[in-house]
Amino acid sequence: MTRASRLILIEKLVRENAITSQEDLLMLMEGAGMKCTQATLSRDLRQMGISRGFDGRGGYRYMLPGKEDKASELLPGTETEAITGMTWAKGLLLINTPPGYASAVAIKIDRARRYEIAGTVAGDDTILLIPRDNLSNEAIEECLSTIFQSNTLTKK
Amino acid sequence: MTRASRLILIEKLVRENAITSQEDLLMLMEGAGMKCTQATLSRDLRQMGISRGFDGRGGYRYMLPGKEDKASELLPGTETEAITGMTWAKGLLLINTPPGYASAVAIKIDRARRYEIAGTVAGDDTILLIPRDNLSNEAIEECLSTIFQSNTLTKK
DNA sequence: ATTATAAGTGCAAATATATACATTTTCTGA
DNA sequence: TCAGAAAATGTATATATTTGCACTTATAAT
Repeated sequence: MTRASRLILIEKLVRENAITSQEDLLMLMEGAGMKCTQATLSRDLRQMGISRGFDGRGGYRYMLPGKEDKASELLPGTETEAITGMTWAKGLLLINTPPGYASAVAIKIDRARRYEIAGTVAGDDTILLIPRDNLSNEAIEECLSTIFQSNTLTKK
Repeated sequence: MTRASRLILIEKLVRENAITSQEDLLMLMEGAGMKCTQATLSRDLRQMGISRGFDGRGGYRYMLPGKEDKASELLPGTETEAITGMTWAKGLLLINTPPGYASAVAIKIDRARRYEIAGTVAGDDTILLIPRDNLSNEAIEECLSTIFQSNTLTKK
């Protein structure tokens, strides 16, 4: 009913849900018995410093100030899920994981003893994978998906 | 010309200017002799995780990811002092530090989230820094000096 | 209580950003 | 080198967000 309570609801909804648009948030608010127009929402969000950012996996998401990146810390599960990103550079593959997971994932790769993979070096949240010479990036990625038997190995 | 150099320019412009819209940024890019369409820019920004937020007082502003991290004040002495040497090899940069300091320095580098730096792997007294493809060694070194020049007064 | 001032809101229109699709460019494997 | 696949890009358009304006509601001082 009052403006203050609306702001509080907005904060809660943004914190607890992956909201992708103001229309989206509007629906949730209505579901909670509190409604206003999208224009008002735009003004509310500005006042609270809530803005739309990227969730680290291609999508958009509204997030509270200071929580910009925490979205990507949501998924420490099996080793497969522990791969949060991969980047090719200089013929090497950098694999990102949540903090502390790098060595667990690297061990799994090492144990596969695949010819294509010359070796790995694990830090805390990053693994450097050194492929053997003259192999395509794709071959390595295919190799990894075999090891993890999963489709969640997305590049970029 | 190349995509990589465009991304680098974008990063630089966003870091050094108060950019309020993609059209805005587009102008600056053109002024720097590098042009593309707004659509491409939208995709570039998404890939780099650069999104529009609030500058704290009314206005909008594009900002680099994690630009509100204040918790990088963990290092004894300045990070600059903690770098005792650097060597280029195979397109990679090896950074030496006093024993035990590698990870602290690497964290600082990671947090800067510079596009030019694909990632780092830290051991105990050595950091392996992997640059993105098609960048000069000089670009990387300049990048590093920027990172360590901004916050050198860490000790509190 | 009454008037003056400020704050909040909806509506419609203006801005701004993202995306589908077609095309061009770059990359890969033979 | 060449054909096929994948990535990058522009164009046009769809989607999303912001804002000017008029109106309503709250606030404060007499």
